[in-house]
Amino acid sequence: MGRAPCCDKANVKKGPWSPEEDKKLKDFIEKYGTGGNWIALPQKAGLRRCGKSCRLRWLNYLRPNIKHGAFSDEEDRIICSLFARIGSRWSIIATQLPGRTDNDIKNHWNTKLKKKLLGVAACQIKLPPQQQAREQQHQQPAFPPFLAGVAPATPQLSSCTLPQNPLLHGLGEFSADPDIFGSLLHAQQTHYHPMKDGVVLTFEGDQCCSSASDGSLNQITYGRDEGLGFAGGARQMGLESLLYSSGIGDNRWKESASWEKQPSADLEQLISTGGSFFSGESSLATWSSSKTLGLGSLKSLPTLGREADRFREW
DNA sequence: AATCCGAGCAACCGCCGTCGA
DNA sequence: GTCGACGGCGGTTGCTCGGAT
Repeated sequence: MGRAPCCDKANVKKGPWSPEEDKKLKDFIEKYGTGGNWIALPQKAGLRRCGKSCRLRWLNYLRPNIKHGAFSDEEDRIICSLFARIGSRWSIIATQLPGRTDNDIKNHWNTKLKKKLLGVAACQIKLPPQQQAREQQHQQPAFPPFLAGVAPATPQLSSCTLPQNPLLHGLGEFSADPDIFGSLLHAQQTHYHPMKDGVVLTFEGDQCCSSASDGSLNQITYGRDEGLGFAGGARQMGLESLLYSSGIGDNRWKESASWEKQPSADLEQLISTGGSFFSGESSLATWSSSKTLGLGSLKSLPTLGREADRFREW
């Protein structure tokens, strides 16, 4: 079964467009329009291309008034702001940036903005006294040993920006409860409040259980009493929703002392100044979109399942 | 000079929603 | 109500190029 292909795969050309093909497509559309039928267009235009390919080429490159080149700060700000609100709805974001295509914005996000915002890997853990002593004694990085295989060899602790971040400021009170991983996660229902309840641990590394090709940022959020939360799912939830679902998107987090120190800040400002409280990783997104994740779910994810066991041991 | 590696970007893939027969 | 065709979209891939080694 399966759907019939939209074109004869054997007879269509793939890969980069030549200037001649561009000219044919441009001339045809300018003369006749698309006719509302992209599938039939390549044949009419004398192109050995799939209709979808023609559509993409036109929309992303040949169409008039397309803006190429570097994104301005203002454009960056808009993208970040909208991403925080609606997630990876690139086509909608593109409507707010005249001349920019969804593909352009998506690429820009994936190659620049995501790293700019999320690359601020942060890790602030206040270990129990015994553990602190152990860490000092062995001159090891201050996070659970099980993360040694997950965190990069040189974790970017030096670039920690938590103190400047109203949302993240004050995090770091971490009670090393070995049962955390065993607790059930109610990702969408938790009242977890990182300001009061736990720690946000963020790290970079290519061994994290991430399906992203760049293996960029992964984030784990611990709740001291209420289980383990995986902060993610920017696409499904958007940052604002994510914060809500985590219990920090409501006004409670604004009531915290650290927030009051910066009363003028708002969510958009947080984003534009480098908030790093979300992740667009698709794998994490999938998990966090589940209503409930228990240890069983974690174990089904190879890497974290293993880490969960190690965390228990630790 | 050759090779490696990562960033950037164009293009492809496959899923989903809509619409008309 | 069902099914197929199509457009739209987001995720991903793979090529190119420039800088580092």
